[in-house]
Amino acid sequence: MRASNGGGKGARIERKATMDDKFLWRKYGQKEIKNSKYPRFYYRCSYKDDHGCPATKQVQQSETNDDTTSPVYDITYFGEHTCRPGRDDAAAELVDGDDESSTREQFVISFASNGGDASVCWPSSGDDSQNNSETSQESCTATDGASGEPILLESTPPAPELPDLMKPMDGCLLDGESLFGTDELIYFHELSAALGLLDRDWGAPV
DNA sequence: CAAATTTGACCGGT
DNA sequence: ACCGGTCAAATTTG
Repeated sequence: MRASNGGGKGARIERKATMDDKFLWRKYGQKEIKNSKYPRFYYRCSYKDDHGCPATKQVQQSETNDDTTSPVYDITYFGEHTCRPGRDDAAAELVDGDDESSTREQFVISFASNGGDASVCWPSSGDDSQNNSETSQESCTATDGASGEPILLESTPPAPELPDLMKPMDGCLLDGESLFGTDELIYFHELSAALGLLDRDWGAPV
């Protein structure tokens, strides 16, 4: 439970074609996950050593669309950024228009096993992948009890029956079943045209 | 030279 | 006992 995530609640899961964000991260570990084809990377905010930014993130390549096509990474964000990302200072990283400015859709799913109320809503696009969680966090508050059951995420351990799922977003597999305990905020960023605009140097960095 | 990265080992939890 | 996560040290790159 207490993995020094910076809070323990607030796990944002994003599926993008690039693991690079507007923030600076320092890799502090890499481990192979059982049941996963690719290892998982552990990143921590570089400011943790300067300002105590509890923001952490895990990156793992999705085996759904592996090297065959454009590699997609599963990025799980933990904690919030207390440092000053700014829009001009740390923005020096994104000198190249990696992604964004596309038909990306943002889904926000709130879990609450306490009362059993799950709300799903997605704000309009136009925003970058900045830290705007707290803002939209209160934006969607549904207590009408759409479904008393938490959303089931696609499982893919023993899934030999998958001819071809070219769907942009079909299912995000989460090994950690008990990853979400109480209230959880899941931000789902989808990059539909990510495959089309992917022509950077991400083909073979090393 | 400094910083960031790498790999391994250790620890805690389930 | 196993798996997952983190820390530590060593190394590499800029």
